[in-house]
Amino acid sequence: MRIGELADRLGVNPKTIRFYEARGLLPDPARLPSGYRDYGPEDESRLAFIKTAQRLGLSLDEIGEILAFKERGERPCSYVLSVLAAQLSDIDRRIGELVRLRAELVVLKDRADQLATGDACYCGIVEHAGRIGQATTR
Amino acid sequence: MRIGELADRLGVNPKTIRFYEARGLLPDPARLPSGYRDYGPEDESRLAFIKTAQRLGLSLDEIGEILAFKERGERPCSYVLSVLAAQLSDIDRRIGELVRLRAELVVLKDRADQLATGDACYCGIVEHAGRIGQATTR
DNA sequence: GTATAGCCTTCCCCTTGCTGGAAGGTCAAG
DNA sequence: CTTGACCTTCCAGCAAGGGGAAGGCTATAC
Repeated sequence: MRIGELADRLGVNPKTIRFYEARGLLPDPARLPSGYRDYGPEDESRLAFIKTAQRLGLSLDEIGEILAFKERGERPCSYVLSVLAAQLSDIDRRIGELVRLRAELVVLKDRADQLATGDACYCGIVEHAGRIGQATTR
Repeated sequence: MRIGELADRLGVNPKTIRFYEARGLLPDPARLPSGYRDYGPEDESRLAFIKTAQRLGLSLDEIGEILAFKERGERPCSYVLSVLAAQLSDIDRRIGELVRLRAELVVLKDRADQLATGDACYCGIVEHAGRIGQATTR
């Protein structure tokens, strides 16, 4: 199948497929006489694998590592487990950050709704936030 | 004060200050005879404003909009409020996504810990996730 | 007087994960 | 024969800066 069909099947942009190829995540595909890329089922499953891993939060570099394990005939599962564990703690950190930020935004919005609009500043809403949120983690 | 001192005071990289200048967020500063940038207190408060707004999740483009209001002598607060409201719903969406992803990762990890290691695949952990998580939002 | 260290300047390239466009080739239908 | 939908390559760019080169300024130490 040609690149457009593969892209449609998996809901990605054809450009993305070429990009993965350039990054070494997909092998150089066979070519039709016209020069068009020609993909088979194993390309489809490899691409699906990449997309699933990405949805789990793995970077393309990490996915490349995992695929390289396969090329060497090794099982990457312990590597994957360590990556997933790192993912998990990173996600917990990000959720915590977002929850803190959310609370701060709610305070700002409530305050802004009853704010006297008289003082000369860029914007009292944001400027006041500086005083509230000094201790917040970056 | 020179760029390094301004950067130290606000805990940013001097490169970041030059970058904001190139983006038009900070005005072209005065220069010392040596050609070094020379900043005053109003630059410091403007930079602090940018950093606070950024911590609230605003993009540099949005911050630029807000600063442009000020240049026109208008009060940006209603614009800021709409941006903050959008931020809030975006944050809720992202928190929901992360919580779902977290649950999925926990399932994968638990399953992987007791997984028989006999089947021929890139990695049973990730491949199994494809079957679990089909309905998950991108 | 000079060396050396620590600033500063501009410049361009690197990152992540793509996306868009330009300029051109291929192929089937009307 | 032309139109339109594909495809090819390469170049350029987004956010939000970071890294480092090559060179200029200046204060302090010797």
